[in-house]
Amino acid sequence: MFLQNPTTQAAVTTADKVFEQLQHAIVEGDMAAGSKISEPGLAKHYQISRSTLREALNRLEKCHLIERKANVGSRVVDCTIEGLLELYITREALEGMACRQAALNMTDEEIAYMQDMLTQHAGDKALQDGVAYYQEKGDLDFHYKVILGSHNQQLINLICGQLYHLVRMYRCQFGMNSPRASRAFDEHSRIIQAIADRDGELAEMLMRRHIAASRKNIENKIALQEAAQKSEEI
Amino acid sequence: MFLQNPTTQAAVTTADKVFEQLQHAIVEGDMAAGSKISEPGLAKHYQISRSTLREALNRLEKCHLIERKANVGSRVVDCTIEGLLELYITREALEGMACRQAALNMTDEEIAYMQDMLTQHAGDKALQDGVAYYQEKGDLDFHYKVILGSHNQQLINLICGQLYHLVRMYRCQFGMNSPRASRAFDEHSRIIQAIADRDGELAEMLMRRHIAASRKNIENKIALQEAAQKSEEI
DNA sequence: ATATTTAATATTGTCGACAATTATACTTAA
DNA sequence: TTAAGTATAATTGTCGACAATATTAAATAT
Repeated sequence: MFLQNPTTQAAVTTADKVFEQLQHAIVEGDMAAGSKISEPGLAKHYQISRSTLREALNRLEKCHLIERKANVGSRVVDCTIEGLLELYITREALEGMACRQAALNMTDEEIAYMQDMLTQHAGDKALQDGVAYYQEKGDLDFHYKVILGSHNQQLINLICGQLYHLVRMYRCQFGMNSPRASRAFDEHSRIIQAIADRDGELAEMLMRRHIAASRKNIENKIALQEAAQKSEEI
Repeated sequence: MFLQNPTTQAAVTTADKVFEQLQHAIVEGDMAAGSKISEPGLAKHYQISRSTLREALNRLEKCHLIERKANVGSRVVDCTIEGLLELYITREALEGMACRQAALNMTDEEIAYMQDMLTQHAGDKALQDGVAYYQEKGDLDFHYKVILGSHNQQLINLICGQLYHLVRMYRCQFGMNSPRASRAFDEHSRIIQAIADRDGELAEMLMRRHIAASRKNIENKIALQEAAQKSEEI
């Protein structure tokens, strides 16, 4: 399965291709979070010159997957709990507003399509009790559709082009692939209803609560993990 | 006067210096919005190689001041009314949340400092009726302090590192240097009060209204400009 | 004369090498 | 033995040249 970012173009240049490969490697943890990046090493590994590698690194920096310091080098961002909380607070602000704008700006066709999508997900959910599908793909599909529905290019670029790479990274690294299946489904359902009613205020509020709930759920999971880890040490 | 972005580091590399120069040139309209960028031309103009110019261009792209298409080249972003509205809606979401977080996270010292700053601005305002100072510097200082006060690195990077370059660009290009002096001052005052009271909800609401009012003010000005332009044509 | 194809030109993408800076290892002194 | 300083090695920043792609101009056909 391949969760395609809806804002990414087809890669034409080799720097683009290497960028995508590195992106996956970082998001999925094949390149350890916080680890240093060796330009000569990576260039050799991908059989490209340092120039094109640096071009790819620049794009990774744009979506905040690596950090660069002048005359020192690049590091993969590290996943801290504080960083995760900051990320979700930012999502709450941006996606909340995107949802409000979606309620104002989505076409009737787009809304109908989203409702169909949700119905289909409901079917999937009933059929396969291995709910994994809905969480991963369904959840992201839903959020992407809402964001695109805002028809606000600024919001779309910020959320899809930058924030969501980090979101996926955290999901992978912290093993948060299957959260709150049925709850999330109901929440999605209510959000779509608010959008269909063209109630921007309610849509924003519901989206913010949805993301806040997701954040709290993850906080709990991490707290449990840490507790387990601690008892193991003893 | 030189409105320094509080997140920018001292430029050490030549690419950094060229980046800053280009940044100013774009923001202040010395490089026309929407105009094409010639890599060979600019490199020659700044007496640097194309490699380091491209490094600088990458940073400009990071703060959304230019746009690149593969195998085609870069253009300075153009300032459209739609773009301006999108920008302010995004600001409303991000700075609103930043203000809420500032109410939760600012230290008492930081709050006291902001209150002092506002008092001083009040003095300036009374003294020099050329209110230009307060609008430009005072307004940005205030917003920067609130954003930094959120203590949320994600929000700080997004707003100061990316959004505000565009904000300043629009202000310059549309000649919006002196908006709503006294009104803005009162609004700032109330926002600081809410932060001092640690009332995150109110602080967010007030900041959102403050930015929305600013947006509407600009919309009006543009509408007037267009009307004047139209009557001139006839 | 207009539209389409083809050739020429200019621009961007990629490469390898050198210069400047930083990190490492070693030597020397306290 | 530890600390500071120095010399070496490695890494990043910058450069100019070549290859691939896109844009423009000319030529041909309709």
